[in-house]
Amino acid sequence: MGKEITSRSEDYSQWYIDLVKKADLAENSDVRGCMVIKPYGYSIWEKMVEALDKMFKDTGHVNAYFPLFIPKSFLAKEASHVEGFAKECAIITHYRLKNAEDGSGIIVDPDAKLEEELIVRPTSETVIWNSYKKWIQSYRDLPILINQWANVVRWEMRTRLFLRTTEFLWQEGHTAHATKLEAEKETRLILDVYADFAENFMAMPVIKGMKSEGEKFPGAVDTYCIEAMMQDGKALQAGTSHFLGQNFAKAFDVQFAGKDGKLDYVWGTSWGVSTRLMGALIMAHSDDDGLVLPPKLAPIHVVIVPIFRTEEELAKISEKANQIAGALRKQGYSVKFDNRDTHKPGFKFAEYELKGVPVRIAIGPRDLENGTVEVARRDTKEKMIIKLDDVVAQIPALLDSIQTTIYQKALKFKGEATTKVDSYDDFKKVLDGKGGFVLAHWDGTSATEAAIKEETKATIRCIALDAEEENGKCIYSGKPSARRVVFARAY
RNA sequence: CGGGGCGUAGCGCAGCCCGGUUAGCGCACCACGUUAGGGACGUGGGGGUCGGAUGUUCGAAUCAUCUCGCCCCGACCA
Repeated sequence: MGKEITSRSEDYSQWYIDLVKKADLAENSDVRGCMVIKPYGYSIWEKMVEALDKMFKDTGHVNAYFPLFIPKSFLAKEASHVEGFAKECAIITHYRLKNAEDGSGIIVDPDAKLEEELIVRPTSETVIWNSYKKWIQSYRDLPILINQWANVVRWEMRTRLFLRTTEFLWQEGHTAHATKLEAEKETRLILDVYADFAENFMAMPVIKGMKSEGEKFPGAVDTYCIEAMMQDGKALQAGTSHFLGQNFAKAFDVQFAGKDGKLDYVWGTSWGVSTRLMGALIMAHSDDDGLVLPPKLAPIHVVIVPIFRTEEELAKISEKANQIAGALRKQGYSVKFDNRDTHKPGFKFAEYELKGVPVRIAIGPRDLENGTVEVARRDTKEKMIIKLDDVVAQIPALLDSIQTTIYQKALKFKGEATTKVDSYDDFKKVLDGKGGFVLAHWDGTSATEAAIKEETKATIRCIALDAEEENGKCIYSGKPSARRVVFARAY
């Protein structure tokens, strides 16, 4: 067969790419750095979108849509923003093609040059704040709490399926507020939403924290993030929430009249998560048999595999299978009855394990005789014989248990992959050994951060919000530090 | 843009150094039969301008020159 995936220990990157392809999630496009998300992969993304969208709406946000194209002049208005994105923009310079006069094919019509180039959005702060300027006059117009689901383009040098692609899907929230405090609360509220989603839907524990000066979003005052730990000991930034201060309001001249009649600049936030979460989900839980999906994000909760030789047997099994499927669907579960006669049961078992379906029910002649079914859970590979009449009643608790077990396993792993160190030697030793999060003292300077990055490839993932006050010495410079920060090598 | 590598069937590859019938293998695909509680087996079959161009030669997947494309490492990566 060609379905075996590389063992995880050999080369994690290769294993990850193999798995993405074998589980039918996505593939490289012929377009440079771009990705085709296949139906199964997209169905998982849809589950994420559905859950996140509800969480945003439950916290007072609404969806809208802004243009794909950003005039070059917009992007230039916020100095650090343009500096941060300038090197990775796709730029539209012309709007027409024509036949080459020498008959060599289609060429760009030089007469169709745009007066002002358009940038394919790498993020939408500028185009959105340009609208907000028109929408906001008074404190009565605030707050504005908008989210958009969109695609963006960042022309990165190197790409990797889901983790970093030239074009990717995401949501970006952009809010405007009358007070600094309110904007700061919004930033933190969204951070909590992201952490909640990561932990309760993705079953992936995260560290909530703040980015250092060197790692923050271009144009932000503060960048908060959630950082997750992958099974190879590398960290992955899974979501960011930015407090923009009045930077974009000033850049786009967005002022409002307060209750006292005085003009002030609006306070802003922006925040986003992307299809990179798919990569996180895969690398957080999968094993050598394939994906392990938490039930809350699984497109198929339960697959029923019949074991039969003859049409008659299949007919009898189908009757039972359809009863089970019908009853479960009535409760809102997604059930697939795979009655294909073109593949053998063993093939199907392996296929659904590869795809991470949480629960498999097998029904064969033996079960018909005994009035039982075989139930197998994907996370632990445990198999149980359950009475046919009880199975429907037991599935909800089983799915809950799988969700919890996957989370607990990841939490345990994150704990084991987190190490406190007090010397630079130990720091390097841990990074080169098991990797993971390394908690160490840092003097707070960008120079030290850059030097450590240069020497070890480890970056400050964040300053954890729950970091305890603890006097210590910077592992690099020996200067005093008030708390440990989270270092790791990262994707 | 530096360093390395690769373009041969849908996918993964061998063949190339040392030129020689009809270009091969695994997987996948199609047909038939036997199978079916953990990725079946047998037999038969279909599928290729060997990335492209030019050259050398009686003869090029193989040698030379040019060219196009892709991958990996580095630089880059809110």
